[in-house]
Amino acid sequence: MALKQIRNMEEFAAVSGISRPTLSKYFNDPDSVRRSTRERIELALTQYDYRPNVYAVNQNRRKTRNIGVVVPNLADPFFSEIGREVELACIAAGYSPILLSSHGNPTQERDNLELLRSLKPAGVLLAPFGRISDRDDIASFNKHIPVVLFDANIEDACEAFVGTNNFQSIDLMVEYLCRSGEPPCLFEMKSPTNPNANKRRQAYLESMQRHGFHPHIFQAEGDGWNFEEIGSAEGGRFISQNAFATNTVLCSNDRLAIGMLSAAYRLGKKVGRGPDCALRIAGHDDHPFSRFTCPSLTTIAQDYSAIANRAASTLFRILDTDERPAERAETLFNGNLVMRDSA
Amino acid sequence: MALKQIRNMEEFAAVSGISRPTLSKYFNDPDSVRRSTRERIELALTQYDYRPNVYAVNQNRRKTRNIGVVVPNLADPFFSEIGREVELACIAAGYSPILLSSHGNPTQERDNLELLRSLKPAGVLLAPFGRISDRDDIASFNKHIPVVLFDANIEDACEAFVGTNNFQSIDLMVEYLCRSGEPPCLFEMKSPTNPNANKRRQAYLESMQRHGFHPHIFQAEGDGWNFEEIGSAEGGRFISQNAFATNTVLCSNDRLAIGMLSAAYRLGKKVGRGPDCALRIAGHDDHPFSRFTCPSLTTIAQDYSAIANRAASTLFRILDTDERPAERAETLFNGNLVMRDSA
DNA sequence: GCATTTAGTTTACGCGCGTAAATTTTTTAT
DNA sequence: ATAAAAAATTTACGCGCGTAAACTAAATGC
Repeated sequence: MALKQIRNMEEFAAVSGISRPTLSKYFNDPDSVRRSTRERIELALTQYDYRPNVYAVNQNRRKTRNIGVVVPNLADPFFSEIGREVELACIAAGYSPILLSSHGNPTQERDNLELLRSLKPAGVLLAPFGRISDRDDIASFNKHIPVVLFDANIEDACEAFVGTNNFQSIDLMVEYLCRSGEPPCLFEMKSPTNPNANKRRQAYLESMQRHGFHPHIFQAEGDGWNFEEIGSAEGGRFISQNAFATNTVLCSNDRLAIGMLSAAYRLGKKVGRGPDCALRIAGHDDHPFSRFTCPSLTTIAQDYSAIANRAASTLFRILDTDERPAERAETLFNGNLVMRDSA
Repeated sequence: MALKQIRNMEEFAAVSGISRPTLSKYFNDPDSVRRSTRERIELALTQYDYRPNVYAVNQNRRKTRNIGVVVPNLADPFFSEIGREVELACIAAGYSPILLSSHGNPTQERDNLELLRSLKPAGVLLAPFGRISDRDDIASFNKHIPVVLFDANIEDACEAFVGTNNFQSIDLMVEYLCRSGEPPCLFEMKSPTNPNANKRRQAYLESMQRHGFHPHIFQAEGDGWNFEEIGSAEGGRFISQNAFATNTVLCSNDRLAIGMLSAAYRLGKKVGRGPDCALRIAGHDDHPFSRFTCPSLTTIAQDYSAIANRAASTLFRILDTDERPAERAETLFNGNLVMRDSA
């Protein structure tokens, strides 16, 4: 090992006995050279420690092999998980993912796109905040680089969108709750940062109507991403005021539900399906912690893996054909009901 | 805006009326040029959309302005938080952080270091898994690039280490628990992935001895990072077997405690300080969710921010002086007791 | 006002690699 | 075996920028 320190492709060409242009071809696509030469190269690679200089490589390529992955907040396990899946899909397809979190801050989303612009990625997978004000930034970015949206949709923006069918998933939950007890109230943020919340509200309204029940919506004050805190404070307030119209509450997402469960516990209200229970609480998203709440949380599981992989493969197809698709594709996956103990 | 598309620094020099070498100086350090020229440049920047090509810039610099940040698992909120703090510190110091997660997989840690090697970062902030087998990989990486360790220590490796003083923090908790009730048992993983767990066990043993109590250690079977699951299954097993020697359990980390709390709830054992409580449970780390467990979790808060900033500033000092420090510095911050309802 | 310092300009080269064109070698087909 | 096709080599240029050297212009001190 390391007979001599290799400084560049020229030197590696010398020691490996392969010409530099051929090496260049090999590093861009190992299968583009004859098998015998490929074996010679790979033999030399085991003997000498050489890797092409990333910066020099990317300088001379119009399209890099990088893919930008931008999520609103990696501290949220949902995005942490889905970001991971997306990364794996990129690596499997031979791309280098660059995972960026906007840390719950829409301004950072712009910064991340700015950063990506200078990194010249082949494409970008973006889970946007979905605020209307960011629309133009994203559209402008999309002019230069293909973008596939996931999780949160922005109407008519970018090449495609992949997410969960909130109408199906909410209806599934509402149907279950109505069938198994009192019809649910909806507990959500007053000013949600995420467009899915609006979809879910709409889905709740439609679903309740379909089942012949009056909808009841309870909105929590508060801003930012500390959903558990808000769910605990505001949910606790509604509980102690006996404000909920029925004994069943569907929370717009699991993190609100987690907060609300802690409030119920604090207030001595037993949550669950049993006859001694004062309240049923359900969530949405199948947050990694929802299995460990007290009681464990009945919720809707989004198909993380399917969403991530479809978003990635959609982007890859665009990159392969090297042209923007004629029409914008929207792919929605169904959610699955995860029955646990809270409802 | 965008009177003409600027393709490189040459063209920007033409339209801005500033020579290219001066522009180069400016982009490397805006304060290195006279204020009047700086203003002329920044005026031009508002009129033309130009940013130096990242790849071309980094190709010609021995040391890039990048800093690699490697954490074992971004899905763990602890690392998500501390990773964020580190990123901010890097940006504030004018560096570009590259945040990489090893996704709970030590092999990925090696891959991440490999990747970083080709990205030629000025330095690396590494929260290692701490396995002995990785020692050599990290030491080899460290030969080329300065590395500051944080969270988990590897004896005598890399330039410096910054973390929490587990002996202080565990002693603080043990002292509190002994003073306020029965002395604690320790609940931990049988084969911990993290060296801090070993420190904490040692600290527990010493602290119990100092307080004149017999230590009792209960170890959970199981591998991997699904600590809540393990805490729930194994903790539940110990509870239902009435195995714990006292009514107080100190968990080696919050995630185990969260799992154990869910098991206690499932088993109908009330947790807390009250006379009607069967069990006291305490954790360590002040996990973001520990405020929302049922009951809320008494724990030790690590000083995320202090650790992150000290680790970063330690690295910056090394980079500034441009030489490896004569001796390896270890900085330990104290933990703070966070009293909640579970103990 | 002049000399001195400081900052900017011109000119020129190199970084490590992509890539094109012309040529030579090797493989494959007949 | 020979011709045709495929792959590798040689040669050469360019990418966008860092940076050094020699020079010129501007700011500063007295």
